Amino acid sequence: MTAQAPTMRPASRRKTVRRGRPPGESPTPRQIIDFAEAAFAARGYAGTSLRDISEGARVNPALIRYYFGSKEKLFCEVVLRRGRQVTRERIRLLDELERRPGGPAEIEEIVHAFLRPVAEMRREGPSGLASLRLIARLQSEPQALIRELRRRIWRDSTRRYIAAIHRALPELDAATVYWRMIALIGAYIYAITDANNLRLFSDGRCSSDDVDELLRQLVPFLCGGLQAGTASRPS
Amino acid sequence: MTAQAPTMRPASRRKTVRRGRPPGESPTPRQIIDFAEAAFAARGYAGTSLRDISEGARVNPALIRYYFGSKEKLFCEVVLRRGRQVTRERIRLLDELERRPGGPAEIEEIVHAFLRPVAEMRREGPSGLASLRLIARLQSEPQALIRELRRRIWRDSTRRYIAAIHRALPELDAATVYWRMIALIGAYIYAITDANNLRLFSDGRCSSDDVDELLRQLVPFLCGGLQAGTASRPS
DNA sequence: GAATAAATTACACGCTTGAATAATTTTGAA
DNA sequence: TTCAAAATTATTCAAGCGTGTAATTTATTC
Repeated sequence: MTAQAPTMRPASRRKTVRRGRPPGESPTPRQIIDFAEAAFAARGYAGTSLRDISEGARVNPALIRYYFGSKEKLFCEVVLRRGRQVTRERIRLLDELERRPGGPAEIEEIVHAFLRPVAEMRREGPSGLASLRLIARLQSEPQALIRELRRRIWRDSTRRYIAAIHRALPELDAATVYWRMIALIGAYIYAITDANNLRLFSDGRCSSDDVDELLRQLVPFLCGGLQAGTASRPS
Repeated sequence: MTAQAPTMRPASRRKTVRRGRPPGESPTPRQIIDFAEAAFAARGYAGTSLRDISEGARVNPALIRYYFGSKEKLFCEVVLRRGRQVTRERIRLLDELERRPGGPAEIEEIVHAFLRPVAEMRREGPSGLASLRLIARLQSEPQALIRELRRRIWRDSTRRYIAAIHRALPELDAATVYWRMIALIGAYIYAITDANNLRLFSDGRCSSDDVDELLRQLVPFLCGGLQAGTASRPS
């Protein structure tokens, strides 16, 4: 965690920092993306300056331009990396579910597969939470730019889940499934990135930091919602 | 909508705008708040400059300071005004429901009362949508400042709804009600401020602009979620 | 070992930002 | 009628912004 001593030169008497390519492997653009993600998640696109990021990543501001070209491009990179990761996992889990022998997947299983990648991220502590907050912010970020990004990240995987849900609940008409998917997404994002509303409402008795409890609570709620008005009511 | 002619002086031949107090009633801080709300909703706190607002409200930037003191204070004013409006309406509707003779309120009625104030705002077109987006953004805005604001705005009224829901669904334990309230809030905010995810997923066949359809879809989903695991399954 | 490419820093540029101040005009009360 | 308070604009300020450029150092390749 402590990214100390990037140059590792003990007795340099120079007052100013050494220029040029440092020995050893480069601190890499990775550092920049990592810190940028946390910063964008915490303060948003407009609220984060390149100098914030460059200081946090212990790197010269011009390096960001060198690697990413501009603030916008860096933002896209950050968002894409994390979004693709979630999407990839979701698709993998759904594939697994659908290839499995023994009849079509239960609705609980589908919802669980949809939530699992984000739940795992949430488990990673503050940095995971930051990533999720970043995702949650995407709804509203820099208008035009992000719209296309969102589409590219979420469209296909979400459609596959919509189809799977519809297969599990064939009584629902298509429009209803779309609407319920929107509601489902809103509910899980809000709950998983909750700052302290749960604590506030419950007078400190509940906390959204408990990921297992979160899944235990969220899955039945969402399945109940998805199944509303249908005959199916398992267990 | 067209906030033209704030001073109403037809034949002023001066090139530069006249200083000092203009005749007639003042364009009022109201103009400023109105435009500020739309701007903050569209681009967020950090993404909106005081000059954006002052230009949009056709007012000198210094007037904002004169009336509100600072950007932060203006933001609070904007948020408080709209938040209080929703809260007040919600409480009024719940009071009405609870004073009504004929047994305790049904869960559908409670959920409907909770959603109605925001649904009515959504009906007001783009400006209503802007107000809702502002509310949706509050989850993440300028960290420290907004946290306290959120508490002041939502805490009491939400607790009353939590209590009402618990009364309607006494089989649920308290913790479950808290969790489900969080999920409910997330679902409705996301759905009602949806940019074009619904359209995207449904290939243009559904749109979240239809407020009646939104309620028709949202209420059963949310009630289904709230009732999950209980025996009650009305109609 | 010389030359080239890669990685990094320092620094400067023009612009925008939130805030502050001073000047000006109008209103309304004495 | 006079005058203080209120409402408004013009202008200025220092700080911070994203970006661009040149200099510098290291690593790699021939």
